[in-house]
Amino acid sequence: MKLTEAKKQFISSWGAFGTHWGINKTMAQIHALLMISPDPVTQDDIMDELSISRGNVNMNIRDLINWGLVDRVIIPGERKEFFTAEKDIWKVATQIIKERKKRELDPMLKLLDQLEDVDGDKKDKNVKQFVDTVSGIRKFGGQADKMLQVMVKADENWFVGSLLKFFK
Amino acid sequence: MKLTEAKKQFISSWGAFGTHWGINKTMAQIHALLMISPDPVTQDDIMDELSISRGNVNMNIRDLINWGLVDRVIIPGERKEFFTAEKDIWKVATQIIKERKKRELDPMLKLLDQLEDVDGDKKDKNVKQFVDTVSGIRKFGGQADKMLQVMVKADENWFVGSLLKFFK
DNA sequence: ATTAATTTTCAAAAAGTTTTGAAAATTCAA
DNA sequence: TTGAATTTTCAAAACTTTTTGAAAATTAAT
Repeated sequence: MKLTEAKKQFISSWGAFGTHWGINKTMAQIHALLMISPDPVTQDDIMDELSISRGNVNMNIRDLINWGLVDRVIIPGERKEFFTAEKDIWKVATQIIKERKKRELDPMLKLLDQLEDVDGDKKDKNVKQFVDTVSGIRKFGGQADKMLQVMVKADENWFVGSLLKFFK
Repeated sequence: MKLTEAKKQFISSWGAFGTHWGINKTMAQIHALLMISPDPVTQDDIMDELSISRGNVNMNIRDLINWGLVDRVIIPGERKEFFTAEKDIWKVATQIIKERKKRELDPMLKLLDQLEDVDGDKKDKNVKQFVDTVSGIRKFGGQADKMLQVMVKADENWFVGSLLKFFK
């Protein structure tokens, strides 16, 4: 397969993959394009490659920067701004995990904490099931939270690597 | 907080949480309702509790069954069908992981495999960056894949439990 | 077999999300 | 400063997804 075709396929499926996980398709596509671009690119480059509007590029680049996945790059002598993405996939993954944990997991765990001390008689089976379910999720979430913290802190892949050898 | 209010909050935030992960809000809400319901419920119960249409309940229940998260229950002497959800959160999580792996991760890894043997000179920096990025993602995905398989196979939580004690 | 209860389907409507593009704001070179 | 290049904003349009609800299909009791 030719590079042009392979790039197209990669960008398109990274976009589709993203949408399955609640990520805007264009945002994922821009991310894909930047990850396979050896050098920093401009907003116009992205507009051309993906055939999308300037506003769309601008907003999604902003989001990618907020997610910590893309950086603005100043190239001396160039008028335009350039953009580049982290290419080490381990770093990309830990960054995404860190952000999603902060944005979604942490607030959910906080809420579950509050919901757990609902009023009412624990002998009422409705109250009992509610408390059991909520506390089960909270405990599980707390464990996941700790595990993710460990993964995110580990600079290298040795942890998962050794784990997998052990269990292969 | 009263149970009625706590239930409302739980259902509503489980729905919102779901949408952030590409899950239909109503599907997540029905799942939430079933997880906190001590006894099996009917489609009409769900319509009333969530104020949604019969069609909506029916389609989303079907999806939940396909995801392996909800079961149809026949109650002797009852005309209507009843539904119930798995309440052990560890089982719920492994089931979700299993399905998402099958639906999303596996096909993506298959595609990356193909894309990796793109034509062209590896000394061309565009080809090189493409191959490096794709193979990096493929390797990482393969590792994640193996790790998830291990988690899903473990019937009990001893694995993660002991891991966390080790790292606490 | 008939019929009433229940479930399923799916086209159309509603709701939600994303994208566009032109105007406003900003930046930088002369 | 001035003005051309570039970036940002955001209301409206396009697109996508979800929901409704009534008709069709199915089920089970008589």
